[in-house]
Amino acid sequence: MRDAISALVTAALVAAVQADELPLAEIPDPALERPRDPAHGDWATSVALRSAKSAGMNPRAVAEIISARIAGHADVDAVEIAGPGFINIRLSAAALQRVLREARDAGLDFGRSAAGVGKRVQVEFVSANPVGPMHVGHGRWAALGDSMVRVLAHAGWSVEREFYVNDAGVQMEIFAKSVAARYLELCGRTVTFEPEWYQGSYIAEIAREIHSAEGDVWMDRPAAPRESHFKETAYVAVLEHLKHVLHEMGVDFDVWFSERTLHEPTVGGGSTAIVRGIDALRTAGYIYDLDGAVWFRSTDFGDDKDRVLVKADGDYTYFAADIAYHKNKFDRGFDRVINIWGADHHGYVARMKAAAAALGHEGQLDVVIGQLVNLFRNGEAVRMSKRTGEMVTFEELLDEVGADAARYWFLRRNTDQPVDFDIELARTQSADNPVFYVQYAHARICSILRKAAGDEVAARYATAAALSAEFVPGDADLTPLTEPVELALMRKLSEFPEVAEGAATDLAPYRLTRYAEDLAAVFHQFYTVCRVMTDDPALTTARLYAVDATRSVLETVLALLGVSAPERM
RNA sequence: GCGGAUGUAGCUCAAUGGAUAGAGUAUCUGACUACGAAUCAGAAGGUUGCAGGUUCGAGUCCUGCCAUCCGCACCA
Repeated sequence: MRDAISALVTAALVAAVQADELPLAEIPDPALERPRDPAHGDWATSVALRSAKSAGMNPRAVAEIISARIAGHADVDAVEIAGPGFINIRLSAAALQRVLREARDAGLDFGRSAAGVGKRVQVEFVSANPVGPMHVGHGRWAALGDSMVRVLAHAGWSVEREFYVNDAGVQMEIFAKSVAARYLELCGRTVTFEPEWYQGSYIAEIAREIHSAEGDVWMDRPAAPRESHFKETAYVAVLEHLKHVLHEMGVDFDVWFSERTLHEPTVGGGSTAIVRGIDALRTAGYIYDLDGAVWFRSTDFGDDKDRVLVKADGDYTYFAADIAYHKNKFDRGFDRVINIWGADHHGYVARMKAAAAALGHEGQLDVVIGQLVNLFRNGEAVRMSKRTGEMVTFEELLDEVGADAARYWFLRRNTDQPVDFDIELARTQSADNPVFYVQYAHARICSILRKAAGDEVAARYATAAALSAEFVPGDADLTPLTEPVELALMRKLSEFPEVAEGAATDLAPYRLTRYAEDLAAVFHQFYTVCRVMTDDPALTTARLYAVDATRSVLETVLALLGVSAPERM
């Protein structure tokens, strides 16, 4: 619909210039926008304001000329000139009815766009260290990343979800020592716990599992093989646990990428990915040696300071591995790579982008910084779990509020805003809880459809979508839909493609939550004012059509959010 | 000290450089004898942290302050 109206304005401009009414050297872009105030119509353009100077005319006079050529078109109900020279266009009922038909015909494909067609994007998110449970911030990034993938796929991108497993490095060694210490305690030994070792109760749980499965056999073995064995056993257990919790959330990754593979030589005694990564930067001319260390000149790409890749003692930094990892990503042929990181890593963004640029992929790496999550219960800040006395884990939160509420609340805020998550509020099933407000609208619609079809008919279909596909005729006459609330409903439905597209370009799924709440609100208003089942068969059919299109769009939005669309609640 | 984010109604948050800055919530007043009241209608609520600047137009862009949060390793 946007394209149609945009073309209309452009045609008016061209005609006015050709008729010598407007002295313009070139035709400006109409740049249609949605007026903030619905009273100003469906679409507005400031093209008269922008071209007044070059035309040497009063903006309102320019607007008069353009609007005179738009008025009277079948899609246009009214054209008004407002303020300093805005042109406000109100769509006709016929135009809105046409969009309604598009929405229902498209079903779950409504709002698909071609922005990413033919292009591959990888989204890497969560990537929690496999040495313990996920915290609630990881839950937010899981919801965000998964929804972002869905939104990008809707915009035509070919998308992969990836989890980077930090299974190398010192935190794994500390993890192994911590588990081994708890194991030795179970064997009756007294162990002095080093301050840097992990204290969490999950460490003892893992040790208990190993002890009950394997007994005391490791007690008198040398520390090195014992810790090595415990590292592998415990790490696999944690990783499986992470996968399990994420699956409960509805998030399943396509690729679990092991950091270790970056440190291992290729078959036949070749180099490691890390060495190849540094070599690539060296070839490009961004590597130098200083004070016994190997440096990456990241300041060439706007970083604050150059970064060390190989320390004076010969060890590689974490950043060196990350460069190898990102080189690997681009070598896999992705046109675009998106990382979702916690806010505590934002200082890392500049050097990572510098590395991507130095590898020849400037502008192909996006880093989304997710702010943290503050937990509340009835307005009181919550930090510690009652059960364990430690930080509340994501798994505990998920168990308590369920995947739908968790995802919805995590997605509701812009990523650069911290989320205040009230556990009790997320659990309540009332209007205070927006996820239930939206789901209720969907359930209410399904109830109407069942009622209209009759119980016997409804019982023959597994879903409301299947029922309405048979029961509500696709060629229904929509001209009876002319009430203000009906027009408002159709207007809101017509906005969906722009919202979906904007969410993809700006990597901002939170906009979909706002849209979902708006659409649910307009539907409830419609429901209050307009009875669906009336004595007039033509009106009833048209309204059922509108109701079913609303159901379909709600289902689509919720699917993009990764939240279920229940037919009964 | 340097860098980043944030600052909008009592509270939680919206607002591609556009018009009288919007929702929800809390407060107050109303609406079920037919499709789900888990709903709807109405009232009230603002110097967009402060001061300049850019322009037809600034919550939005620029500069300088103030406040809050987070980073600032040859850690991972």
